[in-house]
Amino acid sequence: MTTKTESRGATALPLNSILAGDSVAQMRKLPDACVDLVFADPPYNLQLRGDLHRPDNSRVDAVDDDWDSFESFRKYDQFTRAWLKQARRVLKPGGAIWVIGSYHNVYRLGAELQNQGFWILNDVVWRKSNPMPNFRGKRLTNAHETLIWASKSEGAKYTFNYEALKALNEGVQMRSDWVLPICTGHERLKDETGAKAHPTQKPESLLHRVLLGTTNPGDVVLDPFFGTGTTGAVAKAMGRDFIGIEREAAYRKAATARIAQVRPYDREALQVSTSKRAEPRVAFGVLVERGMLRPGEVLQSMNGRHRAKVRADGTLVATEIKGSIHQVGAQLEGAPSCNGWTYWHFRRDGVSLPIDMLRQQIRAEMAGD
Amino acid sequence: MTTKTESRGATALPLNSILAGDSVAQMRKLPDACVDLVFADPPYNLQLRGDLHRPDNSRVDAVDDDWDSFESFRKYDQFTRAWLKQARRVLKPGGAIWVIGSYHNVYRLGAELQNQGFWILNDVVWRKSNPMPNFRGKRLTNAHETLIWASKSEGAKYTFNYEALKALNEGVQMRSDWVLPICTGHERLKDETGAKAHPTQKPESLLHRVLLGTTNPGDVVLDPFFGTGTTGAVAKAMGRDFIGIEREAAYRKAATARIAQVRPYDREALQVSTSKRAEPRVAFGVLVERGMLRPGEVLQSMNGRHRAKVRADGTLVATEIKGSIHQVGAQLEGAPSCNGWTYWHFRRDGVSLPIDMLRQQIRAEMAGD
DNA sequence: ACCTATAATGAATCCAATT
DNA sequence: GAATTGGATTCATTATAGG
Repeated sequence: MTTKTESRGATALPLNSILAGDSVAQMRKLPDACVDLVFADPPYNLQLRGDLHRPDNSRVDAVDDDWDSFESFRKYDQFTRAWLKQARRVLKPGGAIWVIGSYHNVYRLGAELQNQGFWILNDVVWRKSNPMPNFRGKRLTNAHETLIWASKSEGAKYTFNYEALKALNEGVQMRSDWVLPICTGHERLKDETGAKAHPTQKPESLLHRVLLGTTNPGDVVLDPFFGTGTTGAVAKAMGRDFIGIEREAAYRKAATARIAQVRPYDREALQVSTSKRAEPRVAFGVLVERGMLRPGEVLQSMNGRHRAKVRADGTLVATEIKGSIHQVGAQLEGAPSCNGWTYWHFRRDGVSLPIDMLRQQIRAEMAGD
Repeated sequence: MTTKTESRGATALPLNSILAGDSVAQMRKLPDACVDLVFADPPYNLQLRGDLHRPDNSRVDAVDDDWDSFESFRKYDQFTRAWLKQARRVLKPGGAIWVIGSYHNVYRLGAELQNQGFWILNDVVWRKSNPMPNFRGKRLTNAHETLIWASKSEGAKYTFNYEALKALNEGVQMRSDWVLPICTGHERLKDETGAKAHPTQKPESLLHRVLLGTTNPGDVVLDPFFGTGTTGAVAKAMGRDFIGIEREAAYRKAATARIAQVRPYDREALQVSTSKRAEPRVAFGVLVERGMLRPGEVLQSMNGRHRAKVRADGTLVATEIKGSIHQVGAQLEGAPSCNGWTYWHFRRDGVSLPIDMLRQQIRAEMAGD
């Protein structure tokens, strides 16, 4: 793993490295507004009592590590307040945070996020396709965990690769519930004895979706509870820089070895579908200017119910109604708004096509310049 | 709708009626420990501060112009604290609460539940099969809402019809993610103008699952934010009693008319699958007393690896080990526990059968009495 | 090599009645 | 009330062993 540093004013960022020590103390050393995304998987504060056995009498390997144990909700809240405060400070104004938790801790996390001025954009449910059952039949199978995605403050900018997630979701808008398997098999890191290296390793698929949807290549991702480095591994593969913080030497060692083996994807593979909004604006009139549509040519509505004539200035006219492609479409449909680019169709060689095709043609030419 | 009242000490409960007024004020009039379940769908539009009341029931003044989110959260928390405190007071020690919310308010709700000593049993994700898309493509489709199920305190008893929910889920343990459509079509109440009568009417399927899983027929269900009465309608159909509280006269009117039309299910239809735990206990010694097994008879373990002899007092002996059918089985297997009823087998006519068959025979005789 | 049976395991706030 | 005892309870997936 090559440790890249980057100058930000007087301070160099420890990019693509794992800082040893306490999350709050290490974040304090980072400058203000230096990271694009925080991904945090803090201790869940499970409050387990006795042993639990499966019906076949085998014992469940519980998360009973010291780092997960807190005296009280009050102590847990203090801890949460402290690390979230630093996380917010190091976040760029247009940055965002993801936190993950279960019902044991996520309500504390969410409330404190809001208290500090973070603005929740979505909560996301990770629906586990293969959760551990409830062996005693006393409750529902705890089959999900919750992620909260929040911007730094209300109204702040944030990165959202809408089209990329839509493409990942087979062309349908990505929803707030994600079905993903838990981390098992080859992906699950083992220690020398063959036991799991970390009790709560997250699946890479989860981080892949988070980073694809809410960061861009070259962004800096901070994970203050790095563990065995799932965030770092996926960030490296996806051409993002990471900063990890981890207290336990054993986890740091496992993470370092793991990340060293990651081969970044090709740059080409990292090109994602970009939102139409980010693409250069094209005036309808340009289509007329360029001769793609003739003044006087008649367009048909998508549903075939309405017709309008193109005018030389790039407006449409339909009987009494005149205006932009959007205005005329909206008025004819009695709708508050209308996307004229997909609403209006023209004919070529007997085929009806949306005028958006002509816009795409212009954009392709622009990109070729 | 017939209003049934029930005496509890000096106070009669206003069963199957809708109390007009503020939730906190109306709950104050109810006695301690009088309801089995609270189902609460509190308002979460943080901007509608007109809905918010201080613990002393005074109205919170709206500050429309310079709306400060932090201040608003504080007021929402006060409101939450006040109604949850009353809800907890009126709950029986073995009762439970369900609250439902979205990311706007559910983190406040969950944290306050924990602060007041409620003990979260599960959180449940209502995964909407037909959510409203995110039209502007700026976030993920908000395709779920969250319910929290909590007992009155840590270690408290609670009702959970495990087998009934498992049956509802085609024989596999019910999970914490429930896929249900939103409330539309015939089920959606309309006002005189044809507009929806309530902005956030919940589907009856959701309440059906909640009441089936966590109440019994005859239980009292309190809904302090009754709205158009989904809780009451499903409670009536399912043979549960309800108490509704609602401030808005229009909602009360719609709910009253709706519930009047509900026909309760047959008593037979309300019988749900029960677990073995509910069946009467049978001592192993009874099998010996009744001559179903002879003292001195040898039993074999399920796996054929161990043998033990029945003694006249209903204990087993295997070489050095003596004790109950469970104790001897556990010791021989080196297991923390063992169900002797399914572990030990006896032979009749050359066939090996579990001794549990003899227990079932006795239970059948008991039922026949 | 390929198929089948058995074993292992995962962020878990996992019992209730009787003595 | 603490300690004891009866006895009820699991799903999806991967890894390993056996044939």
